[in-house]
Amino acid sequence: MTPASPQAAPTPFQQRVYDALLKIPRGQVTTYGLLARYLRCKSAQAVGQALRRNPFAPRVPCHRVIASSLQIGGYVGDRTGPEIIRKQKLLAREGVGFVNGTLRDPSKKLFKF
DNA sequence: TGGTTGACAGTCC
DNA sequence: CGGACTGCCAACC
Repeated sequence: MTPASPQAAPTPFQQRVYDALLKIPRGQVTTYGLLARYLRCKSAQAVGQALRRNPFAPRVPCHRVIASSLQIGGYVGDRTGPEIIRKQKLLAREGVGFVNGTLRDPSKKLFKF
């Protein structure tokens, strides 16, 4: 294990991502593309990159961010692991239903900026 | 349907 | 300090 990373450097870009994330109301989710678009970012991957480090985790509701395909995508680096299940449960608990790892009512659960 | 390319930010060497 | 690779993706063919 590399104990070199107790607190990543909170870059202004990441702060912006987290700020937008906190703007998401409970019971709704957003996608990387939408978030990137809102941030004027051409690459949604950059957004995911910020969440991947998530220096504010688990305080940052990164579980409210899903892929543009309305799929859960990944979580903590696990695309199909127990973490993903936990993510779906969390969202389901907030009112976001997931079927087979896919958003149930994207028209209602998908939050747009 | 699946595979490939593109683009941005961060971290590593 | 500079360069190169990677990464919870998106869009196109």
